[in-house]
Amino acid sequence: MIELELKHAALLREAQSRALPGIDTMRLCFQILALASTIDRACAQRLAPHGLSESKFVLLFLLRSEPNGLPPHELAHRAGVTRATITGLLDGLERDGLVTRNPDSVDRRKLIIALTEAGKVLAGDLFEEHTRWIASLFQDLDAPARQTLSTLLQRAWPEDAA
Amino acid sequence: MIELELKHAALLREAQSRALPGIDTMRLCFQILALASTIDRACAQRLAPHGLSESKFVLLFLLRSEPNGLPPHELAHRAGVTRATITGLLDGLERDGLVTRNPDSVDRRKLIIALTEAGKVLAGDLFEEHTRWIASLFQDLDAPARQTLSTLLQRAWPEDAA
DNA sequence: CCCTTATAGTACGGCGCCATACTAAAATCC
DNA sequence: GGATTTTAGTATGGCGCCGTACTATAAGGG
Repeated sequence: MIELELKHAALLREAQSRALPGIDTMRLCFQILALASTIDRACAQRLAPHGLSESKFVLLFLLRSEPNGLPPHELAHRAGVTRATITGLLDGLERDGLVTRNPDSVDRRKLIIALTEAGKVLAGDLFEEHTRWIASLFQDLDAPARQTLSTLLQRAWPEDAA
Repeated sequence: MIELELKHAALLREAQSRALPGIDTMRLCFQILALASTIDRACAQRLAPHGLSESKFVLLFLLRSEPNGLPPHELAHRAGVTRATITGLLDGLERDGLVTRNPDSVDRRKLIIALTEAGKVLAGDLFEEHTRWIASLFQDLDAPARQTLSTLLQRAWPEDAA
């Protein structure tokens, strides 16, 4: 059971006291935000004991299935962050001995990022564990309920809202 | 229509190729995360022209209905961040002339944060606009669909997942 | 072949967030 | 009433993220 965050509850109260329209869509929005940030927090908490953030875990995962490694800009694209952010994440992963930066033999602008042995082990262990955990979320919902929820989420976002 | 983030799509593909159980709950989880971060990004984008982050907006809003102001620790509690974070946000808001830090007349440890005139104007304008925007999200869903979605979200979170 | 443009990685500065640790002041407890 | 504990605000340092700007290299156009 997800509680709305205090700030959102306050916003909702104020809107309600002014009898503004769309109170229930606001509540819905805040419910989704609260659920997502609960998931994010739980995820971060699970990864912290391994010295990883969610982003670092994603990098390990992305590299896990690439024996030849990947250049930073490709990691940035696949992870959904900028190249500048990747630099910092790699600094940490390299410091912790999980990845190596190697020069590319043909394009001297590029680096090839690859997992170290320690990185491979950690990535392998965590993938299993993490996947099981994610799959365990929403286990209270049966298949039809999940299907309904998924469909509603698909329909939820208006095209022009961004 | 919300697309899964690349990183989540990759995770999903990998889980699928291994025929791991719970693929659809994973997809559901990633759908919610994608939707929430889309909302967060859109929100940030709407507030940026006013020189505000989402957190700063919340502070202005919280102070808007408190003519006597609030101390920082109370803002921290209501906004859902630590006192240390509030210090930084107030630094920015004070620099931009939106709030003032005043000493508390009875408890000399405390400060009283209050909106300036400019802060009141901005908070008033933005509250209307922002509320309308949030209420406009999910307008593609009719009332019964919103009700169903809300109920499913309520049921979604297992108690022991954190 | 040079000149321009695009790409790759990074440095730098800024924001938001936290944990930790510090100082001042209040509250509590003998 | 003096010592201890709690509370308030902040400083510091770290992480993750971004935009911007820089250097080196590659690719393309005349």
